[in-house]
Amino acid sequence: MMVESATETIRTTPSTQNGVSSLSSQSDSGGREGSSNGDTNGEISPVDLLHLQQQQALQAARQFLLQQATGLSSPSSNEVKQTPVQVPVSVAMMTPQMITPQQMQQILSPPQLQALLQQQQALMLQQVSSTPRRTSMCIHLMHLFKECEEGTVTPTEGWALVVYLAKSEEGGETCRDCLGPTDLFSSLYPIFCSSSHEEHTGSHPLYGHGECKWPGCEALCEDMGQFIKHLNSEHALDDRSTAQCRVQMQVVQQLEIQLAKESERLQAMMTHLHMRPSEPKPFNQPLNLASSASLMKRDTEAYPEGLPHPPTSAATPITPLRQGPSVISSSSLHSVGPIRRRNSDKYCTPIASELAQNCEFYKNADVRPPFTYASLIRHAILEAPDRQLTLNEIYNWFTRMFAYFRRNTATWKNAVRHNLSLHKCFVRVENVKGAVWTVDEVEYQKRRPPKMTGSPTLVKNMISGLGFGSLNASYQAALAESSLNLLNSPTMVNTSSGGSLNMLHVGHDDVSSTVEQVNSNGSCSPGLSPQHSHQVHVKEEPAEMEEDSRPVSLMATVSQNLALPGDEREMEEELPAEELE
DNA sequence: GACCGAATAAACAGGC
DNA sequence: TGCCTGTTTATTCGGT
Repeated sequence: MMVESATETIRTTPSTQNGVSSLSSQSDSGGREGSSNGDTNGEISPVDLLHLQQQQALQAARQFLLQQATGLSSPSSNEVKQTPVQVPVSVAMMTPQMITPQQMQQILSPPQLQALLQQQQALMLQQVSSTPRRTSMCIHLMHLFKECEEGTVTPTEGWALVVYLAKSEEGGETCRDCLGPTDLFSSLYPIFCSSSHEEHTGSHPLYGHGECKWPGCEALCEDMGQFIKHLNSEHALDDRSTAQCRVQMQVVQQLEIQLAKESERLQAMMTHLHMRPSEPKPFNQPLNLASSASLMKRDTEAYPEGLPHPPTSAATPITPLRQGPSVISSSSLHSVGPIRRRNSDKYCTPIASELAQNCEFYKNADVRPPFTYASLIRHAILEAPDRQLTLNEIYNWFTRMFAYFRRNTATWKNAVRHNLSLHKCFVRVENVKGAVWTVDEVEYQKRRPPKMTGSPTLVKNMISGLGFGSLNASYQAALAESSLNLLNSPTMVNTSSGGSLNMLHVGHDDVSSTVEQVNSNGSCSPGLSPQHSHQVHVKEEPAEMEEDSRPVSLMATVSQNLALPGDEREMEEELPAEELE
């Protein structure tokens, strides 16, 4: 980073140790026109100059921020006093080596930047106005302005030079025809600093659709250059702009207050709707904006009178995800036509518990369940008394359990058939009453995605989904509970089924799956019954039959027929075997 | 950008 | 003939 370079320069270049004063004297003694290209700096290179001045600017900024954060304000910045700007302490605590002008812009709001600039200006003004010579400075700045417009000087460099010039020009002559320092800085700062953002993004938050987005402006600007000129001329740092900025700040504050109120209301609503005394939810966590918005949208759109409550986990997502299993996107509401969606979070969804808790919801609300077809089919089959269903029974389960699947039947039925055929975890069995479909759990586990325990990315995402990087305690509890379940399970160390169940997971889905079976209601814990298998069609494994070509499919199918106590079998199915590998 | 999993669409075949 | 079931392929999309 430039700041780092600047710091390094200061540390390693003795000639720059004197800082501004030494530079000023050199600048004063040389020609003014060449300041920006450094031909008057003697042993100090322009780069050093830039770095040093940027460093100084940042020092001043940091000082300002510290003052802001600690409630102090510079004695020389009355305006800042009048309009105390809240600066994050985290920002204020940054060392100069940690923050760059670009970062400053990203971190600080426009009012904060303005306040910061005002203090800088006050300091500059104090310095510059104390001397009678300003002509050369004006020339320099105008030259710099031109260079910046022409692109020969980057905004960052430009701003550093502005700072440098303001501090170094102590011997110039007064130029009544020139702009005062404040005006100059007002004009130059947006170019040198604000445009540094544009430099990277090619856009400006105050410019869009060919017009200025400054509140109440809407001036037409053909291109960015014109807009920049307009911005500098019409929205320079003056009383009017400052006042508008304050108004905007208040607007934002009002919105934030409103958001807080609505969030609180939402929280109360969901608490009221979902927190059953007998069913404490340990997974409370702050809602993110997206989920809140989705929930609010759903609350207002998908719940006509008489409809059941929304899913419990919508209010209390069990897994910290970008989109919780029950955080239903707007597109899933009354969606018409094919809507592709990737339910990546499904893997963290305890489908059984989710369905058990929100059964009525899904039955009545036209909401697409946040599960894959495969997981739904599997659940349907496992829910069946014999753990086997005909295709038509699967259809019926879908339509019975989900209002969403009572329409577009051709689409989702095709998808069901497609999934049954595609996934080797679904085994077609010729039964006396026709063909039925069963689940090969081993294959199902196989086809599961990368495990959370082994996927730093997933873990990272989950953690990041919590907001500030702290692993949600509730989720830890869930993990702990899951682990406990696993550890307490007598089948944890028992890789039965002919040892084929070595594909155990403690992945996201498995956490849920473990809970899933524990939480399953009666219908979700079907007893085992002998399969009346006359003919088993084991699907040919695709090329991925790979080296691990144990006949697990048959084994698993057979293992399903083993008469195990229901609960234990449930546990066994969900055991994360990979942890044992 | 490659890769992968999932969803979707569609073609096709066989059976009833 | 039409529908259902089952298989397969292709495409698209989203996430990693």
